[in-house]
Amino acid sequence: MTNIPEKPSLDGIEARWMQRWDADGTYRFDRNASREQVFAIDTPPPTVSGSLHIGHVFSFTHTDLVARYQRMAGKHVFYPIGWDDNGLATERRVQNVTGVRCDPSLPYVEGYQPPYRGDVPKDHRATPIGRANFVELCHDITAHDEQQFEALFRRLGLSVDWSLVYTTIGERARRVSQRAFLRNLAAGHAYQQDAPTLWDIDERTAVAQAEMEDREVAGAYHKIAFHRLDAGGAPTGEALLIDTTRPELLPSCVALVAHPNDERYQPLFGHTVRTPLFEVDVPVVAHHLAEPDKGTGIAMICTFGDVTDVTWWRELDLPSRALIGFDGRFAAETPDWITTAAGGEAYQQLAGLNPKQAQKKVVELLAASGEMLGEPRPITHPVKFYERGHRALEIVATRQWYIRNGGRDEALRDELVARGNELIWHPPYMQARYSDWVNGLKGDWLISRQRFFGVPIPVWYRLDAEGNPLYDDVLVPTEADLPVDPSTDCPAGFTEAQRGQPRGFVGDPDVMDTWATSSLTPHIAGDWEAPDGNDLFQRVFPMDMRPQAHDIIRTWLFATMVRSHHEHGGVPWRNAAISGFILDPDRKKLSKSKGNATTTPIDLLEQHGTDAVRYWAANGRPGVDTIYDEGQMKVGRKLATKLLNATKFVLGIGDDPGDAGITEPVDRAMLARLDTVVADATAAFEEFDYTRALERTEAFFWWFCDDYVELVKGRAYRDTGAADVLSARAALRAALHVVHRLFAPFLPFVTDEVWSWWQQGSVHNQAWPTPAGTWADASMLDPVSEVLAVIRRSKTEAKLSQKAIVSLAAVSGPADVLAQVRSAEGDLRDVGSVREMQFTEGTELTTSVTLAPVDAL
RNA sequence: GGGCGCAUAGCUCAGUUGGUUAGAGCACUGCCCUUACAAGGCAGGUGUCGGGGGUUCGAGUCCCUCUGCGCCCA
Repeated sequence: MTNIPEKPSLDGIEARWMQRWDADGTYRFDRNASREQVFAIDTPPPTVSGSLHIGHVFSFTHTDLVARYQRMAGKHVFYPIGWDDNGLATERRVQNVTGVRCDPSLPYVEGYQPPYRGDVPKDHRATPIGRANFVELCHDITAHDEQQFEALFRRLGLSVDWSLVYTTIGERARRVSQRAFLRNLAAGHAYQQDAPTLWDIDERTAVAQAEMEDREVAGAYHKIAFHRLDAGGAPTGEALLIDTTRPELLPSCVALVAHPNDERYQPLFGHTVRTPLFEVDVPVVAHHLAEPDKGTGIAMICTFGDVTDVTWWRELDLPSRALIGFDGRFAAETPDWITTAAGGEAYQQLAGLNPKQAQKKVVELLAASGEMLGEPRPITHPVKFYERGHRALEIVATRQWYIRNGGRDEALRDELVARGNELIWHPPYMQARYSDWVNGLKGDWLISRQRFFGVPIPVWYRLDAEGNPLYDDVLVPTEADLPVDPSTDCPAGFTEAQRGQPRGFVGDPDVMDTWATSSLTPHIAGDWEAPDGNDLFQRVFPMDMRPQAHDIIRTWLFATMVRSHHEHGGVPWRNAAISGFILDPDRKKLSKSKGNATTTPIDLLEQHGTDAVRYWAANGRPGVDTIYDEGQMKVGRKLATKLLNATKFVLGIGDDPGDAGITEPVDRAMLARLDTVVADATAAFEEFDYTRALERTEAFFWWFCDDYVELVKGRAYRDTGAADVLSARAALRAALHVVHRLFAPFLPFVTDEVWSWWQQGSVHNQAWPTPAGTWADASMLDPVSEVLAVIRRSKTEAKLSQKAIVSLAAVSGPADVLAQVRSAEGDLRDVGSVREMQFTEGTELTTSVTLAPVDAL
């Protein structure tokens, strides 16, 4: 024993050990390790524009538990971390904090300073700045946020190798993302297409299916009269009534649709009707997606009111009459399909309006013309929103880039579903989330975004003699030139002077979807196709573990599977470890917006101590939502304190017995029990069931303190130098040596603290314990504990101190059990202050205790 | 509307391929300042295993059904 504090304490141990681990490189990855020796973790990069919450503490602890186990079990753990800083979330934060907005038409201003750094006044109108300045500000703000994140994760004790930090906008991320895109393009996995696209009119960007969500919103059915026509195309004077929630799309109407089996409308199929107000003749068609019991059973198809319109438009081969532009407003010019004077006049009243204004206007006009029946009937219905958006998505026809994901190709879809079988899912049922999502895809993955702070799509287009882009003539950089910015870099064979000129070129103005970058985290972290030729990637890919929450299986996990499938023809990892959510005591998901997540992570760690918080987190099994429970943190705190005190006690009994033989049956039985704990904990960890590993270890440890230590402390204290004394001392230390290591993944701070009192190096670099296998049988411990419990109970019931003298303890039981109890007789007499023990054979174990008179001391 | 999960002590949860009398911690109560720890120790009570039905010698566990809750997707 070396330097045991007089009064051990948990205060301040985080700061001490954080610093020590950093200085000693305790968690440094060995780049020379071969693939078989490596355990590689593809850690989720948190969005730095958000804030860290208790859910991060929870799930990142889970990953760290596995990382620490694997490291002790002999693996070289590749445990990098990244910051997800690109994308719209960051742009918004920067806009909010600095009071600027990006206007790509403005030039770069050297040394630009934004009007504000926080505290932007409410009435401030955003200052337009150029793209390069805007991107610069984004970098600036995120760099600051990233420091805060790192500080918290260090405080949480994550055994991350902090020299491996990456960002999703950094040079490497841009290079890797662009390289992967170019390879997708060359292989035909990426393509561009002019097609109806989900469009957020506020952010003016396209949105992918995975980023879309349904929200129940208020709307209203409007009953509108279309005009029936006779064979000659003249109005018959009869009305055909339809119900619609979007009357403003009437000028974009291309057909009416009813179910093919709907007898009411069968006679109309193939005939033509005339739209009200705009007087456009449209066909009546049949499609099975029309719902006979919805409204009047016949609906108008517009380009494009919702995704069903897109399906109808595509499958029924209808014309495109889209009018809502990128700005979310109706086109200024009267479209050519509106040919009558009255129709044109009606349309001009909509020109330039947004959908809400247009709806009001159309309703007015319909009411005035008598072509709307009755009042609008309010309903609530699900409407598609961008998950970060505030207004319903429109569907706009635009040219966008896509990556094939099986949404339009059954064979690819089946391959991707099958890839799910190559992953080991923890827990297994989470695979269903993946399969269901892949099977439900409606289209390919739209990856281009009309935004600024992201990885540029690395292509240019040749311009024709009139200066129009030839989108089929894509100019690509060589991989060696990556990363490129097509808005400032030139394609090979051109000069900057030719930008935007006839027969010159133009850069693609778009950036990639943030998932198009973060789907490559194994490649970014592993330095895929490193320019300096290093082979790190070969040593870490495919990775061993992808930890993440279940809500992003459809995005992050799936997108990464897609990229790996295209690029490598395999899965990116072996295990997917899915963590649950944190719920408040009312079982509501903990979130800031609900106001039930008031405690910040750093408060928690300071209040309870990191080890205590980790203890709580470790009680959340993979995939299982867990109640936020400070009570559990208090239990964890108690455990850490107990470990300090028990260690101090054991190491303080006499001198280190060295290699003394562990000869006493009860000592050997204790170590046999510990062997089974080691075996169970190891098996549990191998299955990512850290909770079970903790439970087993913890149960042993409390038993060890309460019963075993109490049993043998009298013997261990004796200063005779006899074999039985040395046996106890050696067994106590042997157990401690194992227990410290078993707890190390869970309580990294206190375990390194106690380890340092008597051992060299960090406990976190020690070998995970293995069962010795030589201690025979633990079965004697149960009867011994039972006899001890009876002795204690009799004193408690007599309201006496545990020091009270027992004049006689009479034990009865089967011969073999009696023999087991007898083998610990001396220890039982010590701990129970038992003057005399008697043993008689009987059918089952019973103990009767006679207490000595209180004054018999 | 579809999929997945959950329901066991007042609370949070274990309970393995069906097998004695269903467990732990917290909380609560009582006792004990005992040569590590009073932020401690010792001991104690607590159950229609959500309801109903079925399979079985035997069901918390398997099947069906209903109810409630949560998440994901339409």
